[in-house]
Amino acid sequence: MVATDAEPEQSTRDRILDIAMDLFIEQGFDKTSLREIADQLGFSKAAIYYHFQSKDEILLALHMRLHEFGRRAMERFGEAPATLEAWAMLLDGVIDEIFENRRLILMHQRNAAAFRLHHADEHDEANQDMEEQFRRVFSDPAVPLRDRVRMVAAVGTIMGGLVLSGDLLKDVPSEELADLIRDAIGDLLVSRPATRRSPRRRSR
Amino acid sequence: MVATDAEPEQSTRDRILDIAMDLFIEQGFDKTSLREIADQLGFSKAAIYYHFQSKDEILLALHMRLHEFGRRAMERFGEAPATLEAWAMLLDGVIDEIFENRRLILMHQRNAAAFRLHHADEHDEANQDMEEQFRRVFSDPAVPLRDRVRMVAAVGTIMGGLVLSGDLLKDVPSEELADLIRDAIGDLLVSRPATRRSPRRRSR
DNA sequence: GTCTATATTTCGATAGAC
DNA sequence: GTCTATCGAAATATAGAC
Repeated sequence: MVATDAEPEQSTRDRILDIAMDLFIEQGFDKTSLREIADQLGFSKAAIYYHFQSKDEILLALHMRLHEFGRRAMERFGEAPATLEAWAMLLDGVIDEIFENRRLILMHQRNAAAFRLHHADEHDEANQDMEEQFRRVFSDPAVPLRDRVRMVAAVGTIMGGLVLSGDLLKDVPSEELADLIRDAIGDLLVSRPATRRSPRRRSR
Repeated sequence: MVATDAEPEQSTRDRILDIAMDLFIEQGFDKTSLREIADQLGFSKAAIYYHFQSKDEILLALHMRLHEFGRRAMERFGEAPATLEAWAMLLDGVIDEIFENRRLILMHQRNAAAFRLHHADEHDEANQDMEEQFRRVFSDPAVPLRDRVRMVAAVGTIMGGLVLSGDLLKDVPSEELADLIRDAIGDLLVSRPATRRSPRRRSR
């Protein structure tokens, strides 16, 4: 986010993707027409078709960006771990990169429906990306249910923080926010000391 | 969720809304045509227009369902509280109802972009619903940033749990899941005892 | 690589019969 | 309340010139 705007040469293809990402975040994929994208680029709608075969291919390219990000972030860990300690370590390691790619992830989350339809076509080798690995651990019966809930809670905490930083806390520096989130995740994943709080009430 | 299927008489209007909700969850609002909705109902597209003036009105009616749910859930608390303790109590009180309205909330979250466009037209009295109250607390500078992050984390924990229960853990009873989530939220919002963990590493 | 048409399709919405 | 038939708008995509 320290974007020096002296990017040496940004390809037209990348400019299209950047603008599309912004519009997809704000309006959603379906409500964003190619005309809008073209207008912001300063040229006509038909020109986009020189760089992409279809509107869907733009979405796919953005998905590849996330996939690539996930691949980089996960390559240090062979598999998504099944213990709370290792999970804490994993998230702690990737949270900075997650914040750096905030808008990409936000876009992906806000257009989950649109992406879902495309996943049907390409679940061939997509099972080595981050999301799929997470899914596998979350649904693994060998992992205690309590632990899985904690892992999901930690991910939900990060996602909540991302949304917060995007919509309401645009002025708060990412590092400060990331540290607070790290702290919260610690409370979720690191077992409490012997001291027990009052036993939880059973609902109903 | 103990739905005895002896619903006395479900109005056609409600049947439309139920089917629309399902389709909006799976495909998204924009990718769901009125024809699809009509097909599942067993009659033609034009018939829908007897019950709703437009497709948008269907979305609006679903939004009203959520709004009504939020109103019921929040009426015990005047305002969304700004302290962690009160926040914990609030969430603890509404989490069961949240799980009972799981699909409605999921639908709302997955089509946030579509709903956003309609909020522009009707933010007249919409500031007394749950979402708006939450937003206000999250962006209130008077509340310590750490606390706001914790509150968001707690909400993110619930949302994560909802997605989990919908996609991966359809067999796990809601009550069990809700209790585990309650527990996790407790760890997020209730201050730890004097024991301190190792000081957090400062990233970068 | 980008342009100006234009083709094609999909879908929301309406008209009017039953 | 539901039907068939059709309109009109919008948006994706293509053709072909420059």
